[in-house]
Amino acid sequence: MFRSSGPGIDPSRPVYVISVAAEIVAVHPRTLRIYEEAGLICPSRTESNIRLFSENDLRRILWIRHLTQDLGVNLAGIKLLFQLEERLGERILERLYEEGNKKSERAVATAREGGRR
Amino acid sequence: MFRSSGPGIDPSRPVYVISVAAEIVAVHPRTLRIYEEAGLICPSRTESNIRLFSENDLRRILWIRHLTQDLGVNLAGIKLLFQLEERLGERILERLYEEGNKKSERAVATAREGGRR
DNA sequence: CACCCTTGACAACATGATTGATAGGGTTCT
DNA sequence: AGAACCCTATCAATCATGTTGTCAAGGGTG
Repeated sequence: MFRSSGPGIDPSRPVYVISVAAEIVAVHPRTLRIYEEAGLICPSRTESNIRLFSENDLRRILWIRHLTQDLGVNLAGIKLLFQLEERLGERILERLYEEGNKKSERAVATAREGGRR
Repeated sequence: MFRSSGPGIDPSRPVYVISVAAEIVAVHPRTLRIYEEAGLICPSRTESNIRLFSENDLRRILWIRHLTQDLGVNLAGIKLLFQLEERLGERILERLYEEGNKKSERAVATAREGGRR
């Protein structure tokens, strides 16, 4: 999954600074900070307190985006879904992921190459 | 559960017309119709097309109310939760029900007796 | 007939999501 | 050092949503 670009690529490795991450997922940096405040994402931080997003973080963001933009779900609702996901061992939202991820995967793939506007 | 009031009481039996149901759960009738339009509830209908709500319907409404008012979840988010509930056999939200139902049960019990304003 | 139900439309009001700008200060790179 | 980015925090504009409220036109029932 997530079309790993080659050997040595760790999807959990924090690499993208907020402006880059925001550009990739086509969202305002402000929005990403709001997601973090809401407890929906938790990007790594450098020693100097700078956010670094991983590929997994980007996937999570695109999943949030799918829920809010396409399905109209609230941030509070997403938080509840994520809590369910935690308590039930990640296997609840898989079917929904199947619906949402083809989209997300395509979005990440295209955004990573041609996303600079 | 739901403190059945005696023998011969079927919680799935449609008995309350919309004005009564709305009064019991302390919500505007308009809101109940909106919930139905959103696919969150599905009250029975008489032959002459009049909505009749059961005790189970009231519980569902109070559960919706808990999610929207206390947790701030969207109707779209609630719909998604209910879809999850269906696909996963009713045992997902049980823990959340435990949190919400003490409240709901108390609300129904008190509203059914002293709820007339 | 009076009263409650139906659908449908319109509006008011508050809240939330998103983007945007700004200010003051730190970090990174050339 | 200076430019460009990051941080937090705040204020505002915009748009959508949730809820309540009302009105209209019609049907069911005591």
